[in-house]
Amino acid sequence: METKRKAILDAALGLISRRGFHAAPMSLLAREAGVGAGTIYRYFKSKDELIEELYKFAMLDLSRSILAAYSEDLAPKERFRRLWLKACRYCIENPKKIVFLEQYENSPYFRKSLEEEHYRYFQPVFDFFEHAIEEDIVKDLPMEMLLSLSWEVTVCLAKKHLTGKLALDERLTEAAMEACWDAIKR
Amino acid sequence: METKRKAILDAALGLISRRGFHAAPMSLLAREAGVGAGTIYRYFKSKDELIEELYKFAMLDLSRSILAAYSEDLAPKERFRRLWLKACRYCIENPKKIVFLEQYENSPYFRKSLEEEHYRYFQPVFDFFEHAIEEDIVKDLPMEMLLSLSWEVTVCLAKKHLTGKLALDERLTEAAMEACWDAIKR
Amino acid sequence: METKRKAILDAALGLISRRGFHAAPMSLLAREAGVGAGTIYRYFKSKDELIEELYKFAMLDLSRSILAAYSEDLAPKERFRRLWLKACRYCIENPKKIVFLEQYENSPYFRKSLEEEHYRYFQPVFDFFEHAIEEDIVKDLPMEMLLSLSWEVTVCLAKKHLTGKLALDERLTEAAMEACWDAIKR
Amino acid sequence: METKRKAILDAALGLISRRGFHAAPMSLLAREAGVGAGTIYRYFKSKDELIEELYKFAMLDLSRSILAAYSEDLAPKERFRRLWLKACRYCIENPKKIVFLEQYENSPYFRKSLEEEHYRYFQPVFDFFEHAIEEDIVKDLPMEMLLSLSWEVTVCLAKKHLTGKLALDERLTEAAMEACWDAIKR
DNA sequence: TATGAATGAGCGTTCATTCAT
DNA sequence: GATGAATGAACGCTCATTCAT
Repeated sequence: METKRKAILDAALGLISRRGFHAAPMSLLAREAGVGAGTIYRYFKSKDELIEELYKFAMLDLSRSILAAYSEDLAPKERFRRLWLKACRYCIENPKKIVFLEQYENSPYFRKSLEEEHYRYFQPVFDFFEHAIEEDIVKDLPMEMLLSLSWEVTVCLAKKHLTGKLALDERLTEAAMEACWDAIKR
Repeated sequence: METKRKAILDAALGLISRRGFHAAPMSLLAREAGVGAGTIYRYFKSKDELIEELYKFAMLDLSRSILAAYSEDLAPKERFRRLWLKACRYCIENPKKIVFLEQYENSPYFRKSLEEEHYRYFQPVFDFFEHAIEEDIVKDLPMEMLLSLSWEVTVCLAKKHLTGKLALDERLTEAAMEACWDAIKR
Repeated sequence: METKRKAILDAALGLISRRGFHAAPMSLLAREAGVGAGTIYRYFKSKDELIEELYKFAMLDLSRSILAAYSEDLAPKERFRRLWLKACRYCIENPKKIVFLEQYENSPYFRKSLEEEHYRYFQPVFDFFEHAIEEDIVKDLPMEMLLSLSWEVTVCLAKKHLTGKLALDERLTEAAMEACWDAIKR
Repeated sequence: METKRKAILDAALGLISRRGFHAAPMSLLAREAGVGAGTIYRYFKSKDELIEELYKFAMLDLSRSILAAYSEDLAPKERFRRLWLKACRYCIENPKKIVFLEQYENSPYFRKSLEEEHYRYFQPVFDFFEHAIEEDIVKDLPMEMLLSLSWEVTVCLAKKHLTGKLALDERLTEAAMEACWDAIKR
């Protein structure tokens, strides 16, 4: 049954985001997941693989949430607005996943190849930027730079919201989105 | 002698940025620093404290470099420009420190209180934003948001430059700075 | 059904002789035998008992092969010759069993009492030595010593043949038998 | 200091010969050696390496003891006699080493290459057999076969003596040596 | 003051065995 | 009867920290 695999991933997500990789031993993970220590190894070859699977799972969930109900029929600005707001809301509503992803990407577990592999999930976002550049709506800057100016700002803001450094109400969220748009728009 | 303390901090910076916290045992650190394992404990109470000291050291170095030769006499845009470019150059020229800082801030070693304590190093930057808001030159947004829209973008871009995802030449750096200015300017 | 029991014993023999006790986990044994892990425990109380049964099985098979077609009607020397050559051929044709037996007898699984119990399978061999001593054909030495001088030499030679340290062709095999006979004959 | 390394090797020899590889965990070994668990790893990279070192140590000790005071000036038969008796005495006086060697050579730890490497310790024995063959004193049989007919018989007999299956007094030991000589002599 | 050998708690992982299906 | 998922004790090994020198 896959419920156990799910329970392990869930417990790992909670544990790692709460205490960090350092303080997330397999024995504790087993206890929190409600399984025996050995059981984890029926579903994952090693701790490394478990964490990699968690990364894949989180990335897939993130991309799906952001792109759900995404439509190419709207005006460019509105498309950007909706993507940005969804991303922002996702970060705020899924703090454990975001904390995990940030930890992971700055840890020795991180394999660049894996990141690239998961880029394709976000293809519609890349397409948006490319078309918008062609139509002279967005500045002609490298894709990675546009992403930093919009997506990574979202993550930073959401993290600050979650730690209480910033109170992202609706008005402020909208203002942040506008600022990002100002950054990239022609 | 303080040369030993410095040697330990330097070795720790190199080791951790290269291999991550996980793979930076005290014994190896001692060898790379050219001291005995026990000697480290004459200068630092524990590994945690050593890392905390390294954080303080890196933060101080970062703030000093960015604010060196900073003058309040220039026009606001030009002040922003110089701060931004200095920050960007610092990141690129001090990859070990930046990698360490990012790792640290996403690790269980991180204590929020410590971050706040070091904020004061950057007081002139805060002052700049505050005055620019008052003078209607910069959007009236929370300080933390303005920081995300400018400083954190710098770090992201520099990291991408260092991993080869983005080639930050002079023209592109200037363009990135302009985009950040567009994001925050009124 | 006894076919399952046989399948388990066969798989155990192959696995242990190939990889040693250390690297012969029950889970792998179950897979190689084509049965479920729990099934093994219907036929054997524990791993120890399984290995003990394997020992009994190998010893019985060994004695039967050596004593097949053994006749007391031949001259003493010829009786010795045939026993010795059969033993030698058995070792070479059943390397897995011999490797297992040697491993077993030098392992913590080995119980001396079990060995003694199986000695009776070889009663005709003991009888041969006893009569030959009485008839002044063979030296009056303890039975165990005569066994070492003949049987254990066979095993050593066969093992060396199997590992390539010695090429036992027909001529050499005969010469070895003669040497053993020289050792024990009066 | 090398006293700790020696203590570990001694404890390992005792433990393994008494209980077998299976039942010789590093934790128990540490306790018996009177050191901390981690200390073992200052002297040996792994359990495997420790066991390999023990093998080297035992082989060296064995060869030295057998060849001590060995002289090429005596008559061939007498040289054989002295080597054989020394070997036999060594086995009986060093049961732990012999039990360990036998276990090791029938275990997955055993590396053939290592055995060959240690063959050179016994060069004088090989030389003896070679010259004796040339001088028509010993049968012209492969070296490995002559070794089986003499050395391995010694080990078997000594093991039987130690387990009580055989009481090797002086007269019987001499008789066994004579039997081995009969086996190989022309 | 400086050392590094020694420590042992705690880690990731394996595997003989059990038991619900 | 047969299964194989689940278990958890026990393993080999690491490493932050101590302390005799």
